Amino acid sequence: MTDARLSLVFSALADPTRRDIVARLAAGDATVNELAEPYDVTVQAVSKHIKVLEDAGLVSRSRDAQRRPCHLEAEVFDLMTKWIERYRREAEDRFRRLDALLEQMDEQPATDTPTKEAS
Amino acid sequence: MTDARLSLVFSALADPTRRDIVARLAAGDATVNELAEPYDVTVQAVSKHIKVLEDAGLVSRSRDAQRRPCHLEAEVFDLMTKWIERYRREAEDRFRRLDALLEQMDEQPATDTPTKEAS
DNA sequence: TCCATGTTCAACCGGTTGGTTAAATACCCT
DNA sequence: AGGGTATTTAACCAACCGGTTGAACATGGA
Repeated sequence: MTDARLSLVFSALADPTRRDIVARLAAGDATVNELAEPYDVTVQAVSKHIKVLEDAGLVSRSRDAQRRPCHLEAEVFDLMTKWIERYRREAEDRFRRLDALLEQMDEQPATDTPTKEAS
Repeated sequence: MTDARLSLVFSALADPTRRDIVARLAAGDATVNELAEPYDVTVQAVSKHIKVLEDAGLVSRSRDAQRRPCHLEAEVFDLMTKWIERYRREAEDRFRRLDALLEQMDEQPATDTPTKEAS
């Protein structure tokens, strides 16, 4: 269930323009036009980008007359961080174990221990 | 310079199969065939996925006879974590400031402070 | 040397994506 | 009601993506 969400989030952030939009929203809410101003693409293109961010749950929007101010939803970052940290930790643990193994092999070398045994 | 790299990493992880491959590599190195086994796509498709992960710097490969064992490069996660944490922190700080502002407004209300002044 | 195994390359296909322009919608103001 | 501003929708296009099949390449073993 979270998996599809994670795909949306990662693919939303895969685009540099969208990452820049997120970066700017981190400094404060902004409207579509304000967000579009620095880029040399049409405002429609930026509107699409924002929709992608919104669908990923990274951005929410309210209404202020004609304007639709965009707001960064920071909680989503937790989802990513959790995913990342989990596998980083696993990989690091594995690295530590390998390190320990190498040390051990250094002490009592070449007992011809079978290392792999695939089903 | 890091920006293009970040795009590669995020878009690599936007695919659920590739995320699963990363998850499995976190538990230990594996060959292309081993990695391909659980999925119902061809080994060529998995080979492509691995290439994407490799281009993003998430995976490195050595050689063992015909086999090309894949190894998870955990350092790349730091790049992501740094990017994510930075903006999450900014957004949280902003949230805290807003909170403080609201409290302050509660104490001495309606001084008609101009809030916005663009350009 | 020949063959089996593991992996990649090439060409192709349908769906998605990021962009465009043009038109529609939503809201405020007079 | 009518006009101006902000934004979205629709239709289209070229490029990219994830998948396929079929052929090629790389390596170790009989």
